[in-house]
Amino acid sequence: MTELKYIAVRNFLKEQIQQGTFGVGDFLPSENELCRKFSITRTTARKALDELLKEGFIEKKHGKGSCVIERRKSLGLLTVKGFSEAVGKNVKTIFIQKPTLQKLNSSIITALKDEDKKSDYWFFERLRCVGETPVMIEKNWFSNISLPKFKDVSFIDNSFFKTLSQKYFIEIIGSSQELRAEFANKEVAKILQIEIHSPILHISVQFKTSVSNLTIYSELYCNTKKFPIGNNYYI
Amino acid sequence: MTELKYIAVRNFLKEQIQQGTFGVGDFLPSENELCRKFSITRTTARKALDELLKEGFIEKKHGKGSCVIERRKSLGLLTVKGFSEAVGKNVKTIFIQKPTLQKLNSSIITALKDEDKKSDYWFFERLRCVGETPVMIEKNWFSNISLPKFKDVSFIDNSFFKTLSQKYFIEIIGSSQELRAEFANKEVAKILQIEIHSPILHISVQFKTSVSNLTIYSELYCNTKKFPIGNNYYI
DNA sequence: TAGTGGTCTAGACCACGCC
DNA sequence: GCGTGGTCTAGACCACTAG
Repeated sequence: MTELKYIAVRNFLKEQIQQGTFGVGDFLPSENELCRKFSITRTTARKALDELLKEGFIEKKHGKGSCVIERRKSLGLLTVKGFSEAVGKNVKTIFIQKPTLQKLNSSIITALKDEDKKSDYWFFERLRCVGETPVMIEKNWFSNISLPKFKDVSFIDNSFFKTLSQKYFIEIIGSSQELRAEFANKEVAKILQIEIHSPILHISVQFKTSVSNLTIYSELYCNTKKFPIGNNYYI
Repeated sequence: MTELKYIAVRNFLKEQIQQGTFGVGDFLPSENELCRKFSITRTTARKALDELLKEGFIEKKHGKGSCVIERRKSLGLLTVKGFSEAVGKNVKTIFIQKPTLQKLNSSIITALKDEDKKSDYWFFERLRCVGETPVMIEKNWFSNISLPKFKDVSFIDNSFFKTLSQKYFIEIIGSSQELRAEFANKEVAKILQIEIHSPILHISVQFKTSVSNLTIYSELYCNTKKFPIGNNYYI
């Protein structure tokens, strides 16, 4: 099977953009130029450009051309992907508590499912920093289902979810969240290096996974002063 | 100026869907049927259907047809449909400022698009209460595109977005948000009936719409103490 | 005025789903 | 086999931007 024409043109242009041949603000070749260059009709050229439009690489300007724009990020922190992909590359992750099996301290997790109250729990806690600035404390719990050697695995790209996916073939298929603005308590303030009673964003998340009896609970405490939590969503 | 053909077909189908003539799971008329019915070519029929696809009303099934689907309601953090459906039925909405045309106070909206800096703006501000408790201040801006009689329309079910959809055929197709935990300032504290310097959740939202030059900007100030902001997401 | 993108026509062939 | 949507051609006219 040979590649569709509009896909080929789209990929060609996308590569050029990603390699910097066309930078932000530059105009791509016009539809008619693409027609000549690739021996296609305008319908096909337009379809290729429409793909780039839909994917957020360009915007079209009537009478001028197709302009490369700053690409929006995909699903942000608050949807499914986790922290590593959300904030960018300059992220440091420090384990405050490496993964251990614990008896559950049920006062911490408020919305615990009944069937999850019985067993032991994996727990780990991390501090996320942007540059040298601590921005988020992340506490995670999940029940003791079979994750062979979980204690000893190192996280792929510091991402728990990526590790679940690639090592255990477990996918996140949904989440539900509650968000609160709160005063930082003593412990949180100390770790985030902010004053006690500073406003912090507290996010409680339940992640639903492709394994039916595995729910992951996370409690996040964010200092949003320098780094607000972001989120993008497109249908 | 007469209406574009694909817009006319799109609106016709959208009305049928909103009125329930085509319910979830039903198939719309095929592309060839639309061609005959409206005396158009398949390109135009497809463009109309592609609009409905982009706006989340249908999905296309190769070899079968265009199927009406449950329109995705949750756009990232908050629901697209606005507050009314988000918190439940016991919601009261009070206009602090009815829709008016204003010169823009650009200090309020941080991430304003360049082309949006020129014109006048529609602005309105509302207070959302659960029972008798004020929980959210909602400020909205959008550029002065043609929304006939907007000043005088009453919102359908108190929902700005539902009104946009059903009266003007404008759909929300995406959003990008920033969340911050902040201290309540004097004005916000007074309206929300909380103490000054209480922690509040400040959400800045840009809504992308199906009208290319219409972006809606919202600034939300939430007292999350009794009513945390919630969100569900499923793939 | 020349070039650009936006809309639209009238065809064609193909791959998929279903009977 | 037939109808469906997916891709593609070869044109046309229009509205917008700019020199």
